[in-house]
Amino acid sequence: MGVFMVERRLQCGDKDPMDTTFRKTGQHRIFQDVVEQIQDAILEGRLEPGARLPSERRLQETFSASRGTLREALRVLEQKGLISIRTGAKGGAVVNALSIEQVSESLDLLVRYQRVSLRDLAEFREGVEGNVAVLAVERARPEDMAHMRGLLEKAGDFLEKGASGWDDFIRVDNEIHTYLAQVAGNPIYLSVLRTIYGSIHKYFDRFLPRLEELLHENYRDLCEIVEAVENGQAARAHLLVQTHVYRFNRIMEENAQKESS
Amino acid sequence: MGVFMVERRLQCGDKDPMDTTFRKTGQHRIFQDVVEQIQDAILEGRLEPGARLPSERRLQETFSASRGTLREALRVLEQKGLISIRTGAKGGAVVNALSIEQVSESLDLLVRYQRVSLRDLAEFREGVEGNVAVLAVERARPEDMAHMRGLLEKAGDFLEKGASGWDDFIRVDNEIHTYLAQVAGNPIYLSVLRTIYGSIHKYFDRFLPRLEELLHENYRDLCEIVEAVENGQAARAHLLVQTHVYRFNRIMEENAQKESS
DNA sequence: GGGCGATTTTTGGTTTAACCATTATCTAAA
DNA sequence: TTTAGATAATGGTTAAACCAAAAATCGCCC
Repeated sequence: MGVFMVERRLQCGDKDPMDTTFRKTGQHRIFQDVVEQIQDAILEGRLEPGARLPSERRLQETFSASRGTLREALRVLEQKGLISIRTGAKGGAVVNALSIEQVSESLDLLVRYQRVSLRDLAEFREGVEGNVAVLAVERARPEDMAHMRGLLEKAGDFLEKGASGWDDFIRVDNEIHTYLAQVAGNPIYLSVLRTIYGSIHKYFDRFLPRLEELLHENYRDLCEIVEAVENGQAARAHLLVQTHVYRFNRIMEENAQKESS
Repeated sequence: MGVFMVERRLQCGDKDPMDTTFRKTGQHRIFQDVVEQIQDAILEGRLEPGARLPSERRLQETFSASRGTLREALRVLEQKGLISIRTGAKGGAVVNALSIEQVSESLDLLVRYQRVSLRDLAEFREGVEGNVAVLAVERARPEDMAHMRGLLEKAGDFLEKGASGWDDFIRVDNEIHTYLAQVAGNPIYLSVLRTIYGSIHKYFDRFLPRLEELLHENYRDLCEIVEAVENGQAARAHLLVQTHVYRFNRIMEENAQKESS
């Protein structure tokens, strides 16, 4: 494979005066060099998703590094979500198709570490979803509306099943929000929103009371939102989404307080 | 240290039927077990920020794992941002005060991986900065306003120096935007905005003509924005910021088109 | 006694070589 | 044709050694 052009970009002991990023320890670590080379190859598209990296013993030769050092590099790439590793013959490291997991994991770590509060996360979500709604109004095509009406109908069905349909309803609710972001047509919003959901979802289970009344309220909101999007009412959609998300957040916050007291 | 109660939670070959999360490879890896134990200790506060972990050779005994395996675990924890590692005597792994930076890094990776367009990035920035402005209006204290006026003054000084102050002016402009996010008081917005700047900055140099007129326009915008924040005009600040960012984006886009044609 | 340079000690970084565990593939028997 | 067992490829783990960096210590000289 001609993907890695240079075996070792820095020799042991070399200085790198061009390095503008502050490297905490200041020390040169070979496995970091390997990480950078492989990461660059992936990010620049020289290694596409699905591509299989050579075996550890092969890479060992390519980079003139020991297997242990190489494995440390692979661990980092795995943790970054860039590759997956399987054992066995024909196993090895495979380049991942973009995964949102890592971002949600670090967001999740932050919340658990109490560096950001559930309230921060909720507020951020409120803002992002509001923006998404405005863009969605601008860009919704008839077929998008048809699909959304379909989702709404599905939600309505689950609603009628009462408490037993709770999880299903929440799932469809989620789909509707995510679909709005898709309609908005900006992949960053879509990614960010998925990340938020990845982090916030477990709080739903913990802090949302499984009241039927809540689902009905929610359903009415969704209907109004879809309607506003269909009618091209950007400001109204914006307000409705924000209010909708805000109400959710309030309920969660109240229950979170109850639990902690 | 009595922090780690069990040396090895799962023996080689054991199944873990309680594990509800889907583990892609299904395989049990010792270093993952070590990661989990140390991570739990950190997240549950048994290991506080600043605490120093035992040396690798000591941990080796604690977990009955080889040094190589242990180092893979430390790599993962380091990548997660939970610990920092320093060489030398009294070096070793230290528990980090977790910061929002980790999220930025993975977000950045995501943006680069998806190869989002400048237009997507710009549009996202427009939305985010608009939201930030609204929050900043709500939460600005007198001392925040004083600081912003100081920055504005600095920008004015660089403006008078004409083309030679271009880079400095852009830097201060950047500071003002970032400070707004700080005033907004939500660390997620701050982190996201910093990430955006990290990604978008290279386009500034490439696509922004170094015209003095541009700086003057920019400066007038900033003055109006600060004024709106000071007067508590949320809607106005929102609009001003969006227009300001939008204008920037238009100029860059035009120059990007010119260059590609 | 107080500085200050050389030495020692501690700790992470790297290498090597070997063995185990898992999985795909091939092969030969039923 | 199917299937059970052998084989090979590949990641996971261990062990023992050495190097490099940084703090602590020692000892010399003033």
